[in-house]
Amino acid sequence: MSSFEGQMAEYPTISIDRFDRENLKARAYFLSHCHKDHMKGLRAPSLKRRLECSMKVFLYCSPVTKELLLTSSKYRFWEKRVRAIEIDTPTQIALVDEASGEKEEIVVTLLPAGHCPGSVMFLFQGSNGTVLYTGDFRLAKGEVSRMELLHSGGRVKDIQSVYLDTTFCDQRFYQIPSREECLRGILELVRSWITRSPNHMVWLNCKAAYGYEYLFTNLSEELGVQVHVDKMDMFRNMPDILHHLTTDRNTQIHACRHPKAEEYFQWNKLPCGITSKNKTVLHTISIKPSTMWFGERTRKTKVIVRTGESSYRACFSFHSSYSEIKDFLSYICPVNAYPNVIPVGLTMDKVMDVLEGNLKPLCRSSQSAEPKYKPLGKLKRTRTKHLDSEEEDDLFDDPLPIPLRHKVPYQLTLHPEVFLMKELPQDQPKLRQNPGSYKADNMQAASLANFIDCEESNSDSDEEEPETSPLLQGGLGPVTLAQQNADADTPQWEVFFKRKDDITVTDECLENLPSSIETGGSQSPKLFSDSPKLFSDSDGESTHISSQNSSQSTHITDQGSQGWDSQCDTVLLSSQEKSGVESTSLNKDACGPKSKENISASQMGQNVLCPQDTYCDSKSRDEVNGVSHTGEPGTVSGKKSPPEDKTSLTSTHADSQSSSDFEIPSTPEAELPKPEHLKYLYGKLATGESIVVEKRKCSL
DNA sequence: GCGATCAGTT
DNA sequence: CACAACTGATCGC
Repeated sequence: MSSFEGQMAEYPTISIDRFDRENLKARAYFLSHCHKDHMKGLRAPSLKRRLECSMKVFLYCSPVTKELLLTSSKYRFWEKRVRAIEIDTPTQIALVDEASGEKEEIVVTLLPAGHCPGSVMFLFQGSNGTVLYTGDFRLAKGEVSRMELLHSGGRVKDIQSVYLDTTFCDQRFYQIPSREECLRGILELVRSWITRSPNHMVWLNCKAAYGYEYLFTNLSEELGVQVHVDKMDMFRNMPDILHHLTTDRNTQIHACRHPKAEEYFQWNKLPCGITSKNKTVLHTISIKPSTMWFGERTRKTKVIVRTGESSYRACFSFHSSYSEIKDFLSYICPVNAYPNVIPVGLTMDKVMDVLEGNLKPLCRSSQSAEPKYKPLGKLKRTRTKHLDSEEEDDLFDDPLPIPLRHKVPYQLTLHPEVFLMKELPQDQPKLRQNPGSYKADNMQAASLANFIDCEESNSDSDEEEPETSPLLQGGLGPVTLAQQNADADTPQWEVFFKRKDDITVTDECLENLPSSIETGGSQSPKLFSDSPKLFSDSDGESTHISSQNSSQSTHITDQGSQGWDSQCDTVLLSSQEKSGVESTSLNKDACGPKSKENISASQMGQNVLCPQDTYCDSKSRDEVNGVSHTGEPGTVSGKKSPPEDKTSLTSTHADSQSSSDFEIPSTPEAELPKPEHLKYLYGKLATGESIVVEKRKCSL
């Protein structure tokens, strides 16, 4: 749950994801996605009144978010005041104080966040430096490195502060199975059940929130069965989603809801009310998406857990795991990092401690503040590949920041930036190291991990975070910047084509901004540069919105099957740990209350599936990753690139940057489990019948 | 009556 | 386990 107050230190005149209290005075509003905890005050009378008086105040969000927002009648009054900004399209916005006429320019870029349809991160560039507000996000390892607009001149942009989704910023949540693994697990469970007969139904017990759509679309696509939902009008202009949903109850997969749904389920009734089909009773299982996490060194990747005779929990997460957050932050390498979320049970201080103790060593402020640290060279921020979970153990358990390998180089030259408001020129290309050197470490760490009994070792008790250096804390204090209007007027802006207050700008434009990091100019040749694009008009005619833009449309089939990972111990399903392999009869009563839930562990056979079927999510989410790296940084195309990476920066690192949670090189020719075998196993799982436990160790 | 807040539930 | 939302009770405008 977001606890972000709405304002960033660097740009206090804008408000993001909060619309109450101080935010009522904002000059512009930003909404990262359509979840209620990010919309506080958005429909309050006080803000509505403000809107009526301040005609220049607008709400900026992604096209999908705009669509979802305006579908709700409660927010319809925003209609004329919402401006959708295309993903990956730097856009200039004038922040005008209507009382004084004071004006400040800021450039915002929306980056896909992978949290729910339409979810974005906001990258702001202006006179107070570049800051990134992540909103809520789930990005696999390495995905951040493929976001072209976070880069300039081949290197990651110089980011002053990151306002970070810290939902799982805790050792306990070190690892969460990848989206693809989870999808695959759910898919096979659903498949095994609904193929038994037309009367076998699946109820996906999802919350009333955006974010499950990619699950629905993937199931529908793979199984050819639409998902029953209560409402789908919000997707009317998103055919990629719409086509996989239905309001016709006559389907085998249901994601409909009802306040008494759990009770219904006990009585073999789906939330939409149906209990039988053609006078034949239905056989229904429920699958409840839930976040499952694993410790740092845990090799297990269970994605489905049986919780009752007919009930399952399936791993599903909207948020990045701790290791994914680390990967993200270490790549961004900001001067400051602030938490947007204070997880329940933790305090702001505790989260800051975690950030400082574990993440800040990756950031420049702490590195530069760490006198003992001796950089090995004067390389600029370099990024090659992402460290493996296991491999990172030593890195993050060390009390002192001892950057290794690629994490070493950046600070010397960047050190001064800590004290500067404005970004420095970044005129050296980001250097990339040979990813080959990591392999050995990976293997070593991985095999080592096999000998360390540290399952769930990250539960709070066993890992006290390193003490935080006071120096580090200094770098973290809220940077309260004096109102700077000195640079507010930058005539350079005027040379660009402009409509109203907002225009789409190119990085080239940014480079002409005195306060921009590009001031020094990119040394990369510009292959092309779109003419500044007109701001897409907010009123009106809704065109089809591709779910590719929805910032969350992972599709299993997009991955092909190249990613079968050799990760061991993919435990598809298990209940309580023991329970042995016992036979469980699953003959369900035709009617009457059934103890569908919470049967004892011994009643449930522990069904373990351990093929080499951990799905490797390399190349996931191509709408995110599709950003072409051929477009020269420094140039903004503002266009979606084809899914395939073309040449250049990433091509040589394609493997190393694939987002496998384990960074184990995928083996394309690895043997896939045979469909019959899988079907047999899942069938057994679904019915609770006993199966022979087959634990296979996979060779790396 | 509406909205904000909190506690409890799913 | 958490998340995000919903429900119901309470309080204030």
